[in-house]
Amino acid sequence: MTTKTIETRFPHEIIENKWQKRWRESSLYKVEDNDPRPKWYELTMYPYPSGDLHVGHWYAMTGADIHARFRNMQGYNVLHPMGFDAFGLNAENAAIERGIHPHSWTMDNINRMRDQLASMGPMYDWDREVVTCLPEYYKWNQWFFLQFYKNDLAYRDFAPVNWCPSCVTVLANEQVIDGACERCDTTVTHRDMNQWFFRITKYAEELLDQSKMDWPERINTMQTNWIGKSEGVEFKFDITEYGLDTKSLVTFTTRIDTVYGVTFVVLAPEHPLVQPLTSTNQKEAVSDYVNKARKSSEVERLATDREKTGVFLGSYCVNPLTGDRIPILIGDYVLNTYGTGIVMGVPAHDERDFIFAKKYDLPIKVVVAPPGWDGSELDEAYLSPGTQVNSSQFDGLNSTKGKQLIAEHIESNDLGTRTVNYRMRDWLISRQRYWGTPIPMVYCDACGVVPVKEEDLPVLLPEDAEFLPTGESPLAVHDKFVNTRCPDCGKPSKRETDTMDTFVDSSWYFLRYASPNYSEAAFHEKSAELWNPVDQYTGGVEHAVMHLLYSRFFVKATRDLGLIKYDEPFKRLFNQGTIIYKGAKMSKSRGNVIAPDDYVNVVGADTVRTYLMFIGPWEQGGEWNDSGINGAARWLNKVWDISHIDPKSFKGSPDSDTEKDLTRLLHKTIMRVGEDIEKFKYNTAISSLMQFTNALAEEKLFEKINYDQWLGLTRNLYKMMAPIAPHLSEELWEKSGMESSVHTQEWPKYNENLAKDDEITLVVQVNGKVRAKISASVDITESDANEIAMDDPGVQKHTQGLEIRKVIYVPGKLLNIVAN
RNA sequence: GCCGAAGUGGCGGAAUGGUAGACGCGGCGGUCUCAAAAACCGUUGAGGUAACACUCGUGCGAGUUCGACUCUCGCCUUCGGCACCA
Repeated sequence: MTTKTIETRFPHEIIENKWQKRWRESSLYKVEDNDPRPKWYELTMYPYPSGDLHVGHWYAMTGADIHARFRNMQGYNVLHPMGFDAFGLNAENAAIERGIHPHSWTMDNINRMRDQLASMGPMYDWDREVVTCLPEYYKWNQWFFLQFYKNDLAYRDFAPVNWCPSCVTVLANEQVIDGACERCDTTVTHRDMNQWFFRITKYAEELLDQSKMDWPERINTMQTNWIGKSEGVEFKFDITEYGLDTKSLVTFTTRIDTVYGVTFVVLAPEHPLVQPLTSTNQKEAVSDYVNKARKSSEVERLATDREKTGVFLGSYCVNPLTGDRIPILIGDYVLNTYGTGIVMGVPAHDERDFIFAKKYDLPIKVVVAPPGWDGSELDEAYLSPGTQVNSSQFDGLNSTKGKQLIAEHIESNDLGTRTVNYRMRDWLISRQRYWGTPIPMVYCDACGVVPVKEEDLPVLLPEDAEFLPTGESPLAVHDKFVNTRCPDCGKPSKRETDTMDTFVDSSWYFLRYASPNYSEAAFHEKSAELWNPVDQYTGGVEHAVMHLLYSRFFVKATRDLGLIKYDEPFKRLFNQGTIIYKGAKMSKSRGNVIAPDDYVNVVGADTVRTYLMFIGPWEQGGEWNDSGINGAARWLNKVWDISHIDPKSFKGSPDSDTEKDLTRLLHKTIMRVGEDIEKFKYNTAISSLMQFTNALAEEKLFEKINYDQWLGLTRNLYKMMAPIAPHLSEELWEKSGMESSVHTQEWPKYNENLAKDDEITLVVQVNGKVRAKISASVDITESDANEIAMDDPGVQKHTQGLEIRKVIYVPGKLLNIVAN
């Protein structure tokens, strides 16, 4: 803490301990499946047990807890669980650095974090906790894997992976930031390895359908971009003259309308046809180029501002539509992993091809004419639609129409097919790491690749592995683990030694919460059906295309296995913002972490919760400010103070105006706070509660109302505060003579008539400028308003000598006199 | 380069066509105190005035409207995301 923090006047530590104990003893937050109330599943993304919880976690967890508590008070049977995303590379690295076993490192962290989370006073039912590194959980990862394998959704393939030469390990895609290792910033290279994949691309089309969920637009956009659908044509160029097995070069294009303008064809340097198509005198140049391309890093290759280079192979293909002989080149701007790895070059109508053609002096042939084109050379590629020219029988057509007719022509002459391409790749789940779920497969010399039998699950992760990074999975050198018997023939065979990506764990944990201790299956069918799908999911935006996309895939695949009936895991999604400190996101390495414990000790959990939610709109995040927390502390202090006014001070005969005013404010507050919490606008909800408190704290208010009225007002205040400040509101609820928990109370209802003002301030404008504010009855008529306004000296001053053209009246609000 | 979000007092923010700056932080002045802290009261966009009045003011420039922080168009800046995907 850098600046002075004020103290609370209520014994927060005693109150927190007292109520956390009582809630635990009375099982207040126990969630039962069997409950007549409608269900509500409120989920927040579970944390990685990295060690210490910081206020960033509190920010995410408090906001979710408030919403869950609010739904509970609205009469829902709420499931708001918590667990730990416990597998992962950090544990392994910590183990290497400190000589602690990943298991004990992780479990110690979980124990500490569970206490820190509990100090927030959340409504978690800890009996439903999920810890993904335990065999009881990861057994079902293996089970899902086997189901996917059986249904052709899991397969093994030889594929390039990201490799960090410094960490001596494979990295997940998400751990590669701008081509460099997330941990050590070393440039990532590639290796080709046998890997396991989940066939997420099978669901590409369905994943594009976002109509069954209510998610933020930007997340939807990010997913759509990630999937990257593009419709086009695979078009074949003839290479029969070289007498190879392959008779044609298949290119993919979205601009088949430009096919008459092809002046060259470019292969990716890694393409298998490069070698057979290289002529003798180009061999050296080509192999030099290929070697150079192989060595350059991913970042270098993908940099858009990079000069486009290429080499002529010395061979040609034939465009079957024109009979033109077209030079074949290789260029590293062509990606082997997208489309067919071969691109047709149309310099007149593609920016990259234009630059490439200029550089290598290739012809530029216009086939889609810009409006008013005079046949002269183009200064740059023309990308928009236009009129087909130099396109044989399609000349004169609009290119949009041309695209369609040329595609049909190509298909009917067997020169190509219309296809759809996706940028999204299948999900590579193999990791050459120790701290993850073993992939339950066995390699048998006689039977080949054989799945472990379901009844033999889990394949346990051995505790005594040597997990120093060697580039191979640590399990590979663990003889007892590796050597097994073939599930089919019983002969000695070897286990798969890679482990699963930890995103597998988080792709179905929301199903596990429904029946976390069920040992017969991944989830109890009835419980899972009761609670899922998640009604409201909250979490950071950083998971937009990984976790959120994988989970959607998992649910669709599980549905197709016949295990669940719905299509989407998370009906609604809300992204909270990030708490920053000293201008940056909190992180251990930056040394700008705020530990909630320090503040909890001084001002209490409720104050920290309130402050965090008051900083600004939850979705925006904001900067932690030490002095800002004073505002939250002062508010709760004030609530505490007014709750301790001696009941004997209240007068028996109330003042009816005061009563009316307070009743009106109460109903307005109920309305605002409820609407705001519903929409996660916690900052304005707290603001309304502060205003209400300020009205109740007005000097000598007790002389104007009686004690019953006072209790009615304050008890409603406690109920509305309960989701935000659960301990203090509970304590004051009890002190006000109420039994049971404030958290099981019904959310107060407001009466619209009682919330209405009967006196308003009529704003009088002359030509749009405020010239008078007149207090008036809410139902003042236009003519009365007009009359009063015209009598006002301030208004008269500004209308003097002018002709009144028009008067605009907004009932109960405003009168604007237009004069000139 | 493309897409998206945002730009309001000293600061966090409120108000999505009708009183700009709610609520809070910080500051200033006061009460209490031996003194301080806390608390309480007052004040706090800029200019202007003895005080009012009045003028200006929501990134910049136009526009629509009786009236614009809010809608439209064009810029600028910041932050995110994507980025040779053929």
